[in-house]
Amino acid sequence: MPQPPTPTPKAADRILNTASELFYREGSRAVGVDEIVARAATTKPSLYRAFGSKDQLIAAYLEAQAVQLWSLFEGTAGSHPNDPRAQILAYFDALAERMEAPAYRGCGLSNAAVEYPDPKHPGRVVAVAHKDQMRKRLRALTRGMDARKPKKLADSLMLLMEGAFVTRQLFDGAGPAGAARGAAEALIAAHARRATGENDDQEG
Amino acid sequence: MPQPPTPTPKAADRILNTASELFYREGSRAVGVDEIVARAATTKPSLYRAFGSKDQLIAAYLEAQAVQLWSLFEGTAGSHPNDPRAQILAYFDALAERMEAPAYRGCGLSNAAVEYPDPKHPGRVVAVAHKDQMRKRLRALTRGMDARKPKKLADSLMLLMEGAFVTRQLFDGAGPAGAARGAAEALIAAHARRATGENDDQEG
DNA sequence: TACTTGCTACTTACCGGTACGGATATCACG
DNA sequence: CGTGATATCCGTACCGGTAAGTAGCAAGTA
Repeated sequence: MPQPPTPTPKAADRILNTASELFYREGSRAVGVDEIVARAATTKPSLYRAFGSKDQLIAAYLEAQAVQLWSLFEGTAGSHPNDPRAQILAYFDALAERMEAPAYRGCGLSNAAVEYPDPKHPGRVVAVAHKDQMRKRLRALTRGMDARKPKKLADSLMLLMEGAFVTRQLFDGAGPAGAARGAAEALIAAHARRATGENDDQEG
Repeated sequence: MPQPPTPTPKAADRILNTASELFYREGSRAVGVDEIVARAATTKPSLYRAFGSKDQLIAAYLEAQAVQLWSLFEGTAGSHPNDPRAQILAYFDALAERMEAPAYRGCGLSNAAVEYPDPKHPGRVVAVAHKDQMRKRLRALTRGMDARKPKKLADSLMLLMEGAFVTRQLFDGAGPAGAARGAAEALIAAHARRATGENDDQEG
């Protein structure tokens, strides 16, 4: 098994894996590079050679989180071709399943955005880019349904998702996050059959 | 709030005010005690005499945030006596108004919970206590309406709130948070007139 | 005097980041 | 085939800066 473009040594992978676990569990701000390299059974120079800085390591971790989340989304969507409503609900189900894990601590990207308000922070850049992409994706899906206000519906669904991410770390057990899927269904239904009395969507 | 046990001098107030502003803006983990006392024009011993530790100062800041948020809630509710639906929507409106502030960075309590996953952290204790209270309060309100599944409705509304808190720091402008009030209306309507086909509420 | 409130100066520990030196693998070439 | 130069990783030891927290003293007040 050759690796022509990227040699991908071993230490760098161990660092990223270890850092990802620690960052997600304790928050990237709370873990130091010393702990990372210690648990990865390596040393700091390896970390800085491979990632340049701690901030860039955080960005790499978040990038991995994004592709992982994205493949989950596309995977669930693939099970329901040409059925945007089912695709969205399947994603809610997939998220709900993930949230059952005892160590679940929300969305690493949202958490990072909370941890780093500075718009120039590499980690935040990755996080907002992904959230923006997700918003667009949801809009595309709601446009594919018979929703009267697709943008508003997409944003509402996004609120439910993010709300579930946060509340899942605030309450023991499922908490309010358990209501996400049902609320999503209700909102989709409300937008599909008859809106609450407003006119069509046209706002940005 | 009298202060027989704690005299509450001047420096302590300056410290709490300065710390609150910095904690909210940059995240409590990002600001050090040195910066706080410097901006408050005082020194560290005053901070530690008044609050004991940085963590307890964080807790004090969050406690203040909680009472502030709570008075906002009760204030808006007072404008619509005996009308739970209007009370809830008025609170959504009040939150939306707050979110227009350019420096708005979500709910300090939710943010703190994200920053400190350790359940024993004083700040987190305050945060989860407040969120739990809020959940109960919402349930009381939805029970006062003709909602078919008051608990689910309350949890759904909480998801919208928390989602708005987070997304407001993820997107420029209003972002998805702008859809919160409309979604709340739709959910209340869905629960009031006819549910989506499910039976009554009875789950915890 | 007794007490509260503030300040100067310090300690300990850890933070992110780096200079430098050692090991191994690859490859050109005699 | 053997030898040496080069490039690639990786580790030891260390840096300056800053984190939270404290000892001890000066000054105002009753």
